[in-house]
Amino acid sequence: MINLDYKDRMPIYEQIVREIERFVALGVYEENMKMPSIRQMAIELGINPNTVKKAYTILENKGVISTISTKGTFISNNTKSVVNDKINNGIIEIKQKIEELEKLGISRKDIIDRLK
Amino acid sequence: MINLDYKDRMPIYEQIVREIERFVALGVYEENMKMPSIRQMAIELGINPNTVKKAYTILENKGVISTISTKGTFISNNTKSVVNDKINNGIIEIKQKIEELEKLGISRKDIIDRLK
Amino acid sequence: MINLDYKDRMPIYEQIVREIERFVALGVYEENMKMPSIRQMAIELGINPNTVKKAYTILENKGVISTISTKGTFISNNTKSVVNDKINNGIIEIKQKIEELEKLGISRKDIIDRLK
Amino acid sequence: MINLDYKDRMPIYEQIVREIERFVALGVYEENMKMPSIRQMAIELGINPNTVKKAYTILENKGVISTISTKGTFISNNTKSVVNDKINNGIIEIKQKIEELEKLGISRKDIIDRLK
DNA sequence: GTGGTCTAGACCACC
DNA sequence: GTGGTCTAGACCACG
Repeated sequence: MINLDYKDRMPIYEQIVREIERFVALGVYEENMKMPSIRQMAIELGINPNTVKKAYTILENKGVISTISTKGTFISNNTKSVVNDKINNGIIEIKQKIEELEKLGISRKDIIDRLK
Repeated sequence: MINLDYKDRMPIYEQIVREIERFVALGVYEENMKMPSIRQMAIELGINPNTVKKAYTILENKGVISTISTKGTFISNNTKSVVNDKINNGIIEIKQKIEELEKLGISRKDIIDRLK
Repeated sequence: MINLDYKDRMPIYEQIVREIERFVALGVYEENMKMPSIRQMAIELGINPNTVKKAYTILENKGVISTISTKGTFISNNTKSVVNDKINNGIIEIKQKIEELEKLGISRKDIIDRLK
Repeated sequence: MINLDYKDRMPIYEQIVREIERFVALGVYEENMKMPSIRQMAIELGINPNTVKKAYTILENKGVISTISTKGTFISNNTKSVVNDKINNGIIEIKQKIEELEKLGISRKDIIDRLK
């Protein structure tokens, strides 16, 4: 399910973080769902368990997942705010892109027209 | 003129490439203009000549500049197509971003409204 | 395996590029094969790792090899088209040579007779 | 008349040597013909007189031209052997090219067929 | 002075 | 251990 791009400058662990965040935002991973174990996901992705471990640690710090020792790892409950954050960040990124293009001599109106 | 950010994940040489491409697109660097020499730019930016050389090599491969040994480095004549390419690529990237956001449950129309 | 000629006007890194392209064309290096690491090849050839790196970068730009950071460098899958390209280019170069010789007053037929 | 390629790895002075040799071989420059002065050719080609000087020195060593002080520079009389040398060298170069292509898995017969 | 090449060696993130 | 980046500095040919 998770797709890795080894040519990307983004490290593998960060790609995993982003993918899982995306799945959570999309509702593919639902609240309180049990995540695959570190070993299991490492095998599925064909990578080193340390890499998965690093991704899980970051996700836990972000509050996206929470680990209950001896029980496993689960998706947290605060999903809705995660979605809104992602949308807002996405809008901001697009606005930055538009500003870059405006510097190249194309008007904001022309850009938006070409997006419809 | 060129601003470097050492904390950025983007390597120095690529930052230089982007900046020069931007200057060409903006018309700051005009066609056939002589570029600063490798050593000169290295001194101005406070970096190693090899790093500038790497940026220049990439720009030459891209057709943005043209290097004549013992003469110097010059902006190529293809500038206009370069600008158009950058604009088109920018539009495509924005469209991809929009598609990602749509998957999060916000409509294209709502996204575009928030861009104006 | 790779032979370097320091007296040649062709730089070391380009000699490496040509040799590897030749090995790929000859099938000595098969598709998806792992290449020697940058450091390893540098030691074998008695040269600096940066020089090997430069050769590898050029080969990657040409699509001959594919580099995956922290994993290694591998021969790409496009080998057959690479071989055909090399043959076609070689034929074209020879035709140009023949045209040059024709201008010196020798007929195409005579030239070809002397090639058999 | 003489065409210079600043991107070529071959130095300018050597390009001049080759061009003049070619013109001699082709009969464009006839025996005993007076060559343009160093200054004059330097101006025509838009290059440094030292570069022309270097080319003339090499040509004189090769016996292609001869300088008579206070008179000027003239094409030598041994042109025919020059032509034959160039043809023979050309044939040898083509044979080497063919051998390279044979290593790529195409037969000599197939190569020659594609030259006709 | 210019670009072209190469060396030696360092530090980094990732795995 | 692997590739990625960068520095410092050297030597060269050319013009």
